[in-house]
Amino acid sequence: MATRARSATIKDVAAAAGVGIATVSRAFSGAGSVSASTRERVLAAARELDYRPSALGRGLKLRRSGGIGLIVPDVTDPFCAELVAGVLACARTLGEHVIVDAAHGDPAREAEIVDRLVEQRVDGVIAMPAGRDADWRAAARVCSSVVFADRVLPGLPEIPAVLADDAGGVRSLVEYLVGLGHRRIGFLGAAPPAPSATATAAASAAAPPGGPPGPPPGVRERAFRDTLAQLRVPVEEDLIVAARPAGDAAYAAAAGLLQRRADVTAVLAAGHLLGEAAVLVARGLDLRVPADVSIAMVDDVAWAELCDPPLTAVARPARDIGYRACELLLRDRARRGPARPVLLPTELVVRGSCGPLRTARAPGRGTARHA
Amino acid sequence: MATRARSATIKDVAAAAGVGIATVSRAFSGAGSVSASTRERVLAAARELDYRPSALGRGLKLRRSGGIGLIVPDVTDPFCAELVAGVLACARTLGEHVIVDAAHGDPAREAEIVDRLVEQRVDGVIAMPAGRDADWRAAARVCSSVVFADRVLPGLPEIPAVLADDAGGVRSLVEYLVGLGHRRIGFLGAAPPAPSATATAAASAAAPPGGPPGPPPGVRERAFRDTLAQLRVPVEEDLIVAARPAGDAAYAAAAGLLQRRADVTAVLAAGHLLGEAAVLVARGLDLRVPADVSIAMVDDVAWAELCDPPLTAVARPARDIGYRACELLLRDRARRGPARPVLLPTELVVRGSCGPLRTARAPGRGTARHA
DNA sequence: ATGAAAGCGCTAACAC
DNA sequence: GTGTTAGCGCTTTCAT
Repeated sequence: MATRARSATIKDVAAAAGVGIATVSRAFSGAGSVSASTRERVLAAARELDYRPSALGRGLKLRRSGGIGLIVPDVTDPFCAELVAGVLACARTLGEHVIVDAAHGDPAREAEIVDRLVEQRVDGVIAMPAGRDADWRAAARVCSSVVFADRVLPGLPEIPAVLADDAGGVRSLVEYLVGLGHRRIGFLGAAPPAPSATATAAASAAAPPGGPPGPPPGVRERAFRDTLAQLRVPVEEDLIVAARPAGDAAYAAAAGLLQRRADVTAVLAAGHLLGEAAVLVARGLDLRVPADVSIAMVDDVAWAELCDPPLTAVARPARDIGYRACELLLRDRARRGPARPVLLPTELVVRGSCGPLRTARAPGRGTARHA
Repeated sequence: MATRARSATIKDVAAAAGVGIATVSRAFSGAGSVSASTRERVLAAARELDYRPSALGRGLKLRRSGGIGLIVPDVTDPFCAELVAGVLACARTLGEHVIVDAAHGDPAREAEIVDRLVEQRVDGVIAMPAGRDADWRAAARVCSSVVFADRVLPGLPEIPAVLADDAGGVRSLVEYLVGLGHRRIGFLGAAPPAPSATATAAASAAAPPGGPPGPPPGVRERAFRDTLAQLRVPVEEDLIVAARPAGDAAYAAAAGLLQRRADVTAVLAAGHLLGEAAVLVARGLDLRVPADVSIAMVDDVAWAELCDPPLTAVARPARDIGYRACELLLRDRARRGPARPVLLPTELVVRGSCGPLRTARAPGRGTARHA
């Protein structure tokens, strides 16, 4: 029926329905007033022509696209994916679409994405920022609005943010472990991704590839130290290691820790990638969990439950973070203020990977790599 | 410096540089010809004004937005997430942005998303379709182009698609299991999501909520039966169960199978959600893997390696599927033809969850739910 | 090499 | 209640 020419425009519909284009516009947008009969004619004509209002035309007029941008380090990471889902859920209720992209921890790439987003005239952008305060400062100037999710940039306190209460999460985990009797607890933390390049946005093509996700370094470790101190447990520098939260590096760090200090009785991994490494290393070293070592981590991802034994973890509300960030971006844009970051509570999910302190690790175990 | 008025337009730049707007356009797009000195002046003025060309204006003129739509059942599902990553990677190289949304297996929601995408005038859409041939037939008419990824709709063979060779994957798994000596292999398949509502796109607000992901039912099961038959192993209907690949339903199905037939020696789960259920049930029943039952699944997700023992699985190239689908959509739009679906190879990843056939399950094991 | 002008499809005044 | 009109910011002939 319909000739395959080009999609119908508001003008076509107007002609077909024998009305002016403004009437068509009104009939569709609901604004203004149209008589019921006219509206019906218009809608019928539109249906007949397979008419879809062009968001391009509308956007041009309104100077906004009706979409938001979402930048995460990696859509494949379970935490990020959950956060994305939260944003999608909220955006949907607000009638906005979401342009998603992954920066893979590369500040240059991130800046590039922001650029594209600005060109698209998104109504705002939500980001788990990778780095370079300067870039984001510039972005915030030119973007309608920006909100950070799960992480902040130290140099940009004025940008609204939605965060998990990481410190609280780590604290509860440490308290739990110490309550179990552990005193020598290893901390597997995330190393800061890049050597803090605070250079201004130079057009240099040098793209320092940062690692994957990489949670905000610092706050977790600080919480670990503080809680220990508060509990009168000595803090041993030797037990605190930082690694890039990537497969190999994390594995190496975990292995180093567990072999160097055969006397650790528990390991707290500050992220699921680190936790994975800890589990794998323990298995490789033939350490029984939790008999020989207790293991716990931050981020309650799916596999934590499938592990044997299931892993105790701090659940961070990734989906809620995304949802709230989107809300903050779109709904609460009214009350603009340098409000401090929204902190969402975490929850300690106790499973079977942490046990009460035993006297000593079985002799011979964990001192050498096992076949 | 820059007054916070409204973002600069091409006109502003033209004025600032003392040239016509066409020149500015040319300077930015690279098309046409501009003298080096003029281009420099233009670029300088643009930088000064923080000018970003509006994709809205360009899109309106060009009748395309420079973005594509991507519809998946659930961004949180590891397979989907990987597929999304593939699409993003390809889109990036082609300079397109990606509007992502999740349909959660609900055909109505999916149709709604397509509608929005059409309004946005996306250059094409990639989808893991949930259902309703009619909706997609309509979508294909009005969309610039559509490519299916990972699944197809039986009624729409003319829509290009990129699929994993599921049949091949299952076949290799069955051959492997049979080679190990197994004869009574349970098959945990995915039940078709909805009662096949082939109703035309009615505006009825009734939204039948389909389940999560849900792989294409049928081909995996058929491959299972065929391979068994080919290998001269009797096919027992009793060992083939279908479940919605959601937590509870899958768990129930797996439990039912394992308890009803205490003599199964291996279970093949046709998806990672089903595999998860199998692992959990086996653990609940106190069955040792692989001593009492061997377990294997389709989809090599992250936790397969963390399981104890690590799970043998068929890896399906989710990322490649996404990448190829995007390529097909954007690059190969020239050679349009009812070419048959692109099939990407799978790979059998052998780990420790499948063992040679033992004589019998230890007495008492697996006959009742264990604490 | 560059400028003027005509829209792309839409919304929002403003007339009637 | 409905039509007319003036742009929104851009690309693209077509002149020059």
